[in-house]
Amino acid sequence: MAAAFKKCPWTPEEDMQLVTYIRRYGIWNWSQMPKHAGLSRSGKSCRLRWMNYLNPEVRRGNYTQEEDEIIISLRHIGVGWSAIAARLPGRTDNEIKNRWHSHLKKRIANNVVEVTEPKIEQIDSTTDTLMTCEYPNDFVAPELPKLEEIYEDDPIPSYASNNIGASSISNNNIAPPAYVSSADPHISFWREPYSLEDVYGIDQCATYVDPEFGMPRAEDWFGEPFYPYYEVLY
DNA sequence: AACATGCTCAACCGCCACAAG
DNA sequence: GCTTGTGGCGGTTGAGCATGT
Repeated sequence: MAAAFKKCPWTPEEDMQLVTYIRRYGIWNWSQMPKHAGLSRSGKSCRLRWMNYLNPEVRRGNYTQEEDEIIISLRHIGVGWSAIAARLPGRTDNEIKNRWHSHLKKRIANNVVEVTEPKIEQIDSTTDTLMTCEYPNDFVAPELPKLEEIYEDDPIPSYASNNIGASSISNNNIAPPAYVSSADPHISFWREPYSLEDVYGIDQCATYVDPEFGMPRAEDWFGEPFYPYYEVLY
């Protein structure tokens, strides 16, 4: 029998749990994360909530005229929402989609805005210069760095083979280690299902509580600055 | 004031691509 | 090559709010 997940607006408490978990552990497996974070939500729901709302990188509202023009021009030639979002830092595909349906589509229908052919900037790898070109004929989307490159001097990629259910570890996923080393008290956390109660119940953690955030700061817990993937990638 | 209508946007759903076993 | 699990994408829905009548 499939697990019954909540299907309703997220509460501040749920947001807090998700943010706290991601802040401490990063993103390693969306489908497993809610279970470990103590959330009665599907992985998809958690992913969507983070990507579209909780991620500190997300900018909300206050669209500039330039952003609107980019959306209109790219949409005009059939570029997907996610591709448009990649062109607009801080904007999500969902938000752009909403922007389109609620504002821009009507403005175009009423001839309020003029649809222009998009100009795309890219680096010419042969000359290492910034070029402007037409979309989509000669546009090549820049590739994100691979996780192995980001964590070149970091042990995280070796965690990829684990036994806690993260069977699909792709480019942007970070898996926790399967083993627990007594020499490394930090990673013993991976073994336990995560919940706020568990965290508050740990005596040594009590001294680490961030008075502003209300939870232990990851850098305190790990003893060094903590950089979640989204701060490393972008 | 009460109701109808329109608008916004968070959230869900279904489908697809991809990787691993 | 098939199955399964996961993440991502685009379409759609519906609650809450704003505005109009």
